[in-house]
Amino acid sequence: MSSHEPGTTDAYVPQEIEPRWQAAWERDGLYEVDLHADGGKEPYYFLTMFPYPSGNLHAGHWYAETPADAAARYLRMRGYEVFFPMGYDAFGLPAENAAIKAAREGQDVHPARLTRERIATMTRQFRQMGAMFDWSHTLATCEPEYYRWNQWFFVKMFERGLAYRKESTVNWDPVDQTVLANEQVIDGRGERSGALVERRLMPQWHFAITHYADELLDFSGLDWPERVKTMQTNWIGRSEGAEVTFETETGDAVEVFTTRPDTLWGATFLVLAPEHPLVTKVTSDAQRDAVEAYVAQAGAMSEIDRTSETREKTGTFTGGYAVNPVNGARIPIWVADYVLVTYGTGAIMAVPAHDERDFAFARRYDLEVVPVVQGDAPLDGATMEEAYVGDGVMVNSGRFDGTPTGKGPDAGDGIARVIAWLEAEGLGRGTTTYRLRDWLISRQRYWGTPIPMLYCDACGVVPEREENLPVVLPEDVAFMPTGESPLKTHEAFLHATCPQCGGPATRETDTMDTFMDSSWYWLRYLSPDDETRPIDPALAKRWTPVHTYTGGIEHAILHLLYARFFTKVLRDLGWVEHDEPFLRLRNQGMILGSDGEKMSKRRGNVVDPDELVARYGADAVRAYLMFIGPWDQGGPWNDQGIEGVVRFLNRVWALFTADAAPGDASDEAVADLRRATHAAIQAVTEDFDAFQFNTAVAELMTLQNHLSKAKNAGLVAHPAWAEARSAFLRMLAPIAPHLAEELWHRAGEAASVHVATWPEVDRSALVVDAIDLVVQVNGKVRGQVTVAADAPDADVIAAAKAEPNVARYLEDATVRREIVVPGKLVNLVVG
RNA sequence: GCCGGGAUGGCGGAACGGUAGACGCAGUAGACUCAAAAUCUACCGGGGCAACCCGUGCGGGUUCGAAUCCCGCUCCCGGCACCA
Repeated sequence: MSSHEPGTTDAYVPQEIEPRWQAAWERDGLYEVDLHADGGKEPYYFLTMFPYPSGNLHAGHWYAETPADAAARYLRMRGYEVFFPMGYDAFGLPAENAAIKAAREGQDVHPARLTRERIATMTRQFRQMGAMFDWSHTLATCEPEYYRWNQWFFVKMFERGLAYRKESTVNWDPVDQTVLANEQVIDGRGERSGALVERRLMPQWHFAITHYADELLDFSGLDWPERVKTMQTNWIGRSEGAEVTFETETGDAVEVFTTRPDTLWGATFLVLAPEHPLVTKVTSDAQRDAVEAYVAQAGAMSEIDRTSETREKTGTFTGGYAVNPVNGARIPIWVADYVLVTYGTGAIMAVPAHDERDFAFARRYDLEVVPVVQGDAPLDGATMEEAYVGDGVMVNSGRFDGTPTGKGPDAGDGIARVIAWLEAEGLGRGTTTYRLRDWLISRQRYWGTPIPMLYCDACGVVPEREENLPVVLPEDVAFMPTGESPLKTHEAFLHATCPQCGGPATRETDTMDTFMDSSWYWLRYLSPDDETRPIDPALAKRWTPVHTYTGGIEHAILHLLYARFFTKVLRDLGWVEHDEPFLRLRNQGMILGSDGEKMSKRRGNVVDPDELVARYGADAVRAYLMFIGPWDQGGPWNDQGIEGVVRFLNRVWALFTADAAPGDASDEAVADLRRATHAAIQAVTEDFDAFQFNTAVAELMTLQNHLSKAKNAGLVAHPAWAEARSAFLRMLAPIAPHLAEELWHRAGEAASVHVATWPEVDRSALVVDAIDLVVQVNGKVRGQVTVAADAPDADVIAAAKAEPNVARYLEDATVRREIVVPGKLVNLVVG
């Protein structure tokens, strides 16, 4: 204790160092980038996902932001002009829910006030990170200066048909009192509330993301984790096949979608989704009661009941029949809820012999099974026990008998041949279907961007005029304890003038999904105060696409897919020239409580970064979060783990501040020092390039150990010591920016370490005269020899054989092979 | 069910096909101290006196040599899931 008293001795006191340097950096505008100026450096946009202003920064924010900051700092030292902004995704339910809760309790909390307070708090906390955020370019999406451009884009999209209103069955979250996009429904429950989602038919605004489905499947040129690309690809769910028209006996055409047109001859019944428009028409009088009951029952079920209830398939015969167009067979029409109205055409041809679901259904209801694809052995429709879904040769298929099935020329291309024939005969056509649905953008909530549309009795649905934007979200609202949007009863907001005819009109009270806000915010960071346009095209051209984007994997589908879609829309509207928003994507994992569980107040395993910073300093928290393990894996917090990092920082401090007696520096000792220094530079550089922060910190620890020995050996007066110190501090700078800065200045440097250049590897320092080689006999290590680095193989082998322990194994044996791996080992194969 | 990712000491984790366990935590012993903390030094996968043997989820294979490549499994995590 006594030896650590501040003031009496010179100890490492982060609580003193960190605020001092934070103030100095801010005073000097060290991290502010002049986006217009061409300083001769290559622009580099490094972006990390902006947070929702929840009130306080938690450990997860630190885990997301500080390694990203280190990577951004590294790139800056590598000579790029790095723009690293931060802002707030400030619309959203939690603030509004807090207001509703307060209203129930008779208190007055407004989401706007609450959000602005929270932003102020979090900005203060962000500054304690010592990150190089450029606070001269920030934004909060809840401000009219930002969301007016959401509205502006909405109108542009409306004009192009990319935003449209349609009545559709939607996911209604009864707790949050709003509809949700498909992407926000997890296992039938609302992503936020966890409430069972209900299905409702409502008129809703949509964005036509499906127009871009194929383009969104193309990730070429993107350095993104395979995992994210796969998830998006699965989500879009492209599926190639054919639409075939069946005619019913009532004279109606039923379109079905199939990926297996080569099995058309085996279609023994049709199945319509309960919501299919033709259900009523094809149903016979005899079956009407049963069908109506079934449809009603299916309609009453929630999505989760309908999909996960059982594996058992249910359905009802409609009494109607259709004709199989390829062979004239009369086949029954059924209605069953395993067919989804939202996918394909909402109707299928059932080929029980070659589809597992159809097979199960056919067996349950005793429907005909006709095999039309033969694999290794003939199939018997009456006795087969499971569907044959593999490839084979078409049988029972008229002119196509003998055609190999499957896709691609190698497989015989049966599918393509059947499609060509269907098209020629006018029976169907090749087509592609997607799982992806259009983006449902309407939310029945207050705290979001008002959708800038009006309803006029005379003109219908009309967009607000550009000059009237923004449609300001009124702040003088009363929150309902029910959660109903206060916009619905706000007279001044509701009653407006029709932009077209000047007559009375009613405003749309729905607001936009907050994912709209995050679909273009990085472009607004470039010119957040521009009142004339959403994006500055010159700045966008210079700085975007974003070079590196970091954030949580939980946004793999939602935010990242919407952002890609919106970028393509912006391109088509002429605002950007590129197709993709983010060139390189890296995801961090989740930081867990020390019990390995997700941090939560309920579990009591939350670590509070403010407390940690107060106790250990921001640098220690940063370094520990980087050291804990691979960034993309995340992992549990460990209270003892951070102590190890604190010890490391203390040793670094002592290494460069405590005096040491200079002594004789042998050539060998100097060479060792330089080798350790440059080996570390090489390793740390590679680690930063690969986002491997944990091994970068470990390398610095190793170098610190080396330097500590060199110092004790009296090398401090040698130039190699100054070289090592300089390199060490520059490599420490991205990780522990305050400590590095302090020691850098104490070492006599005038400028900030954060504008220093990254150290270069001197390859000559890595060269060694003598190397230790491992000697193996039959692949097992039996000894070590030291040889000259440039020794020819013959000498190396001779030395290996001479090693006493190796020689023992060679006595009664013949050496059959001699393998020399330069610089690594010798393996003698005997037998 | 399908598609990803993973499994390495007591713990977090390292390891271009080339000495498995870097770095750190915990632990053991020692130095300093009246003592403790802090700090420093050494040891630290298992077995064995030793030579050596065993060891990267399991079973095979390729290779002079496999944590790493291939085949077949088990378990864990994530995504999708009656998608025709």
